[in-house]
Amino acid sequence: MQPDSAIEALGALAQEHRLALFRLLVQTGERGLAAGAIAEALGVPNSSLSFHLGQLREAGLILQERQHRSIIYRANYPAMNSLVAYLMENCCSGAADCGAGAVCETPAQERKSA
Amino acid sequence: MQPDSAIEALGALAQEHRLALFRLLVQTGERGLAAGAIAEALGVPNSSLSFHLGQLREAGLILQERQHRSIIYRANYPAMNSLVAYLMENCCSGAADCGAGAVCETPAQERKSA
DNA sequence: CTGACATTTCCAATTTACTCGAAATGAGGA
DNA sequence: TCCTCATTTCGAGTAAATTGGAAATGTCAG
Repeated sequence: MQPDSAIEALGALAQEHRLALFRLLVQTGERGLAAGAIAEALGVPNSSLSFHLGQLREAGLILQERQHRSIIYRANYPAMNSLVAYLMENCCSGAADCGAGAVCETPAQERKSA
Repeated sequence: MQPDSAIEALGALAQEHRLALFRLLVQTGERGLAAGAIAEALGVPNSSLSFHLGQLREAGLILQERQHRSIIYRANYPAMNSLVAYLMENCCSGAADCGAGAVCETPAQERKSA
């Protein structure tokens, strides 16, 4: 991942409505949500939401697809994973106590079996 | 993690110098780096660097400690991990094909054994 | 083709972020 | 104590983000 892409992605997430929007899509999964449904869920005017959708889309964090009259948005999971990997890249210069159960261990999400 | 803290942290990372700075500290590990050493490594004037260090510190992403005449900065790994966990929280509403080896799997760092 | 709906573009006002030289603060060493 | 080094604070100038109403665009049903 390029530094510029990472900055763009982080900047896209560093905003109240966009962070809520992205997390909503992350939690929604493959099904995705239409722009109108998102606007209603977040309580944001259409024109503002469209602006924020554009920011997230340009940053590569979300994907869009037309479906009938609506446009469906989904989280771009590989992009999210790349961003996280970039932040943690070469953590602690690969010290032995870094990756495995120590400082750089990602909690990820709680697994059902955990 | 609170939404406001996440926005603050993401905003702190969404800047060329601060992203480079944070990644430098992540890679440096427990040893940490003095402000002067960071300024030299990044090629940023002292006053600018101090501003960026303040932003990252206020966001909770880095920790500082005085050591003799220098101030040593370190990455705050738990804060980084919380932020990542917040982004991925309840990914795909816990669908079976989400966590394990699918979309929400964090690559984390490449392990030495991978 | 016409009407209705979903979404985006345009625009201007307001707010917030970034930069860096110069001066101030703070901690040791002699 | 006095001086020096490391870092931060101050201040003003420049640049960029966010907002939302109104108008434009694009898609489908009848």
